Amino acid sequence: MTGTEGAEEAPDPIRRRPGGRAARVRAAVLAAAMDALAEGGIAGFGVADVAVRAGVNESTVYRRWGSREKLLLDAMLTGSDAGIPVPDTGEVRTDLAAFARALAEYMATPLGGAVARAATLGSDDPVLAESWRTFWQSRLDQAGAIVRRGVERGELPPDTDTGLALELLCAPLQTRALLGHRPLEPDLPERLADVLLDGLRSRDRN
Amino acid sequence: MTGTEGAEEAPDPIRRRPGGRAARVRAAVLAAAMDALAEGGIAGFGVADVAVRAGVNESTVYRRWGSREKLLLDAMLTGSDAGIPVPDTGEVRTDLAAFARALAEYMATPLGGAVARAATLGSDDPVLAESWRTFWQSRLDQAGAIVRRGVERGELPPDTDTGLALELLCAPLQTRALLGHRPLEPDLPERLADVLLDGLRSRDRN
DNA sequence: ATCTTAACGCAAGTGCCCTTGCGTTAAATC
DNA sequence: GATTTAACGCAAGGGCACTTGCGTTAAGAT
Repeated sequence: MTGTEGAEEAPDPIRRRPGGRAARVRAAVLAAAMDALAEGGIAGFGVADVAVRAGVNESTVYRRWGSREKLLLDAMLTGSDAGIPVPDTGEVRTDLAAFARALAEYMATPLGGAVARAATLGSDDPVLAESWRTFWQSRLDQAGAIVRRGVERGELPPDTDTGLALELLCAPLQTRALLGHRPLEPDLPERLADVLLDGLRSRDRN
Repeated sequence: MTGTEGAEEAPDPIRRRPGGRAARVRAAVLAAAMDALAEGGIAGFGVADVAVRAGVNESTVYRRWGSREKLLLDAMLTGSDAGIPVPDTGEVRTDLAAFARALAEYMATPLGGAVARAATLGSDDPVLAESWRTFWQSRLDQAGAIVRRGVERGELPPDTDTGLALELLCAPLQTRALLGHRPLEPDLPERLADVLLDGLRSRDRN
């Protein structure tokens, strides 16, 4: 139902036009989307508004992206690549605490909150969910360097689960931002790093 | 702008009618909302649909609850009070693992996922956010018995932060369900309990 | 320079969330 | 039983996400 006159599904079914106006429109819309997110977060994020900001018709946005959620995803993938800096202080504890602190500050911004909220919305559609999975995996791999360096230095056992460790560190910060759980105390990042490394039972410090 | 002829803001400004039809309508709508959530989760949750299920006009729902999110909140507060059973096995580790397992299973159901998603939506409005805060606090207090019993038995230090401990246990499960992060492995609850108690460094078991 | 057509602008329309005015029902009071 | 009025049903409408058909623009190939 896709091919019309033979085997033409592998390389390029139809002639695309990646240069000129198309690229200009795409860049303008994504930039406008990031601006709108940075201003009002996800609450006031509307396709019509983004289209006006980009100087583009609303139908164009829907034809290229398909839905509000897909536009959100693409904007995140394109404009939020910088992400959170991964510290390298030479010690696992300080690295984890610094990363957690940076994450907490980022989640407090309209843009940071929008990332998490957009991801929750995208978990309905299986295709979007898969894209978000790779998005999170990419970020997890970056921050995973903290744990991997800790293992190399002998600070952590060799069989340490990198993903699980970072999940335990980041998940509380994300849920607080998402659910409005409770305010993010300034010392929370350090306390999370402490419990993560030593567990609840050994409370020698503090 | 609320009072019309004096000081009548403290006890009861106007004569309410808690009996009869009003209570019947309220119960019918909330029950219909829970049914709709259990079937399709938050995705297909519509006010018009709930109104039809309850045999009530749509405008009635909006006059009593105000918005889709407020209706969601009230339905959760009323119908999801049962919550997750808090185990009492006599040991902290097994209690934490069992509770985490029950939470993971609940979050996998349409209703469980709807609770978390409804809470993320409600974090925009300050009034709703406060209601959700008390909702989570109530659940946290219930589960906090696990940690408190552990402290009493001497399994945990006296200065253990109950809230932080449960947050570290539950947050990863919630983010996985909310963000579609990655599938919930069956052994995840136990591993979370292990790391939470002993930390990443002491990996004697496993 | 000319042709082909992907991509865009315009306009009309659907569905859902939400609001509002008006008449009606029925709960609470007398 | 008669009266008052809170709460409901009905109907019309605005706003936003999303779709679609049609004519126009301009990128890429000849």
